Amino acid sequence: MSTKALPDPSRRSETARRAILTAALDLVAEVGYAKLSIEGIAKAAGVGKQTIYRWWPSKGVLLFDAFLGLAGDGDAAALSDTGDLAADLKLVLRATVEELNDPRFDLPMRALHTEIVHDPALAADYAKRLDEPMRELKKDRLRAAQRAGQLAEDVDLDVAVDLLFGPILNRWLQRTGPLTPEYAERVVDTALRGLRPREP
Amino acid sequence: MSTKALPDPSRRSETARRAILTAALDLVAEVGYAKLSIEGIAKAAGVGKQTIYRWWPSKGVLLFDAFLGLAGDGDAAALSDTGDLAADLKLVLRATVEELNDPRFDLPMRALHTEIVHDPALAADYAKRLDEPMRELKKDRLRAAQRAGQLAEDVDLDVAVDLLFGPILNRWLQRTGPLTPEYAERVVDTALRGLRPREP
Amino acid sequence: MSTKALPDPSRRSETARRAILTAALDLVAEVGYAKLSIEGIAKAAGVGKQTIYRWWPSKGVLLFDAFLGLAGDGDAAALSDTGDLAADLKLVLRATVEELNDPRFDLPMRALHTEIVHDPALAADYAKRLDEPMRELKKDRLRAAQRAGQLAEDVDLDVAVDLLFGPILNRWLQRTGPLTPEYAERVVDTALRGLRPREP
Amino acid sequence: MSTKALPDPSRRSETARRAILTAALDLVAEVGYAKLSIEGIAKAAGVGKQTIYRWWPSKGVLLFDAFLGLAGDGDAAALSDTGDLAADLKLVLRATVEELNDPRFDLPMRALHTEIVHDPALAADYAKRLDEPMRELKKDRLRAAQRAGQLAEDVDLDVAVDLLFGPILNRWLQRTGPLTPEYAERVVDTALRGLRPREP
DNA sequence: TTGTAACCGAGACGGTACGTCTTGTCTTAGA
DNA sequence: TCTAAGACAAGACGTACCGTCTCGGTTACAA
Repeated sequence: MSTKALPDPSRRSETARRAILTAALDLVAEVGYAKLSIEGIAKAAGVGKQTIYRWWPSKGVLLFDAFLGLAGDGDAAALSDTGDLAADLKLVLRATVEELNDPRFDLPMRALHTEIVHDPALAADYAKRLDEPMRELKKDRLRAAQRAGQLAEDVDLDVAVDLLFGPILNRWLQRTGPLTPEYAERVVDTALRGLRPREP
Repeated sequence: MSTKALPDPSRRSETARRAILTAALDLVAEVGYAKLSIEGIAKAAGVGKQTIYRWWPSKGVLLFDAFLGLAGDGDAAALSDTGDLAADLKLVLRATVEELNDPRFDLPMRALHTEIVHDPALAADYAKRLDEPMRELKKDRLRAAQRAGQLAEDVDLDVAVDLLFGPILNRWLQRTGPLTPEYAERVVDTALRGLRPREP
Repeated sequence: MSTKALPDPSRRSETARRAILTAALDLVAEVGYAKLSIEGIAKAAGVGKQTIYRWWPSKGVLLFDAFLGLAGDGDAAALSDTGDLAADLKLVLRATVEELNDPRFDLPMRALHTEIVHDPALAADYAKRLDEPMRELKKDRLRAAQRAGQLAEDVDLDVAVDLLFGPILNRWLQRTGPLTPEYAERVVDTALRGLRPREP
Repeated sequence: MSTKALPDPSRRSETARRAILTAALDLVAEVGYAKLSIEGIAKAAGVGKQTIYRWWPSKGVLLFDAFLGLAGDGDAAALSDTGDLAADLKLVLRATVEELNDPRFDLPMRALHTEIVHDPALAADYAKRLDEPMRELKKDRLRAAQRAGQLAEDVDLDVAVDLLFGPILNRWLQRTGPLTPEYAERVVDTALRGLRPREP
């Protein structure tokens, strides 16, 4: 009973789609999120504005799609498992820190997170399509550690993942301190050992 | 050598200042951050636009000031110290969760965090005027716990604070899961105990 | 030397042609000329836009064709000749006035005249296919009057026609005054008698 | 009780006003009425679009104002009265013909007439502010002719003016024939003498 | 007591971008 | 092959705000 005529995806121009996503990423990295405009993306992509409005409901969703294309390339890999949990976690957290410090990722990811903060629907989409798959990979590694006796049996794996990655993401987004590999290692060590003193 | 004539703070209209801050908070809660405009704030406050531009360099800083007034009322208190570290931490984390779930705080705080994500200068200001004072209070409580033998001596207190509050803030900002008091308690328990199994 | 492949008229769909012309007239009467769009005509006629662009070079020409179909139905008749020139002229001018006051003709004719004002090619087409045939009919009646001694021998018949019809058309287009049958009669009387006083 | 806040004319920028009117006339002469855009006028005038929308309700009214400025310069003069009505009328009609053939006037006047044809409110404004004052001047000359016995006492002066100027305006707008000084003279002669034969 | 210098409200200004609409061209499916 | 349908690049539409500027009106300190 919808009165809005939806566009026919089978007629969609793949050329235009790609040009738009590429232009969006280029522009957000170049001028920053605040100055990113649909008008600018259309011009940079050599595309009519309507072609953007036809296929994306908002700048946030467009950016998300663009970001998916960026991240989707080499992300499917499982976390490395050398048998040494601490080392493996430090490896992945250091890699995360490096990625977040790379301007190529930093600006578009900040833009995406901004949109997520204000758009619950986008947040849900993000959680389902990006966060959850990667969270599963992390939990897989933690499960293996549990089997190997390197992780407590009764730990809530979601809380564990949050404990390891939350501090890094937070420090990145809010710049409450320098985001260094050393910080990442300290987080891993502290999270694994816990805050309480060792029993004597 | 400045050519810009700075305004004279002694002549500032306190009425206008308050009207602007109040209008800013009201509006951001009403129409959301994306649709918040200086023009709208000026109109709602019954104030000329120039009066806003004269005293605040950006929408973010204005919002930050407004937020300071909101938060500053009852925040100076130290964290409670009953001698039971876990209980005290759960108390403060549950209170934080409640605050973040209160729409009165949720929307303006999201707005502020958005600005922080994109404006390093504002982030520094935020870190200095809001984050650090509160972080010191938290570290005070942790230091007391160290003295009482409830916290390992060699724990980096900043990392400890991040481990406890990072997951909550993250889940709030990115909505990667429900933000409940139970989650807060699980974070405290897990952080205190650590992820590794107990030694036999 | 045209590089543009012309469509083959023998394959033209008569149904589509008629639907387009009808829709054009309906729409111009309904929404006015300014808001008349090719898009709208195509939609109203149940026709693809390309079908319009294939057969008509511009909105003006399309409108002209549509108008030709409207006017062509009952227009071939000669002007009545009762022997009384003044009465016959008043009859035809009153009929013209009535037609111009009929909304069914008023709006599309205004639209057509607008296009003519700005498009010399269309004006030439109009002059040749509509104005001249009708002007000939009028001049025929005037020639008969000359033979009957009711019109001066040396009057330029084109000027005579302009003198009779120009004021009516003008008042219609520019709305410089009410367009009534009485006005038409006064024009006829004045034109016939002339502005100069009668010789004593 | 109007809810629309009207702009304050006392604060209006005369510079901007003049730049807009000049740009409008320049552009309409350059690209024609159909391709005349508010956007283009704003750009050519070095003015924000809102400055145009603030002060003019439509393109037609803007054009009319621009045209008023053009025509208003040297138009207040009465028609010459040498005592020879025919000669005086031929003079003014030849001048009119020349003006209409001057591209400097032709294009903007066509644009204005187009708008008048479709906008009754604008037509009324035009009639009152341009047509009527000039019509009065013409009627003044005709009244003088009546007093001098060169014009019939019982002629309707409005009809007389229409008889003289209607054919010229018509031929100009619709290009039904060449608009020459000779044609103007023939119109004057025919209108004065009338179409009927002289009594013997 | 009166300048006079600043803030105040208001809002016009030159601009940018919005999201929608129309144009004329090009592409695809189906009869 | 021609049709309808409609996606496409282009760009004007009228609106909302941007940040700057100027206008009078009103304090409040200084002469």
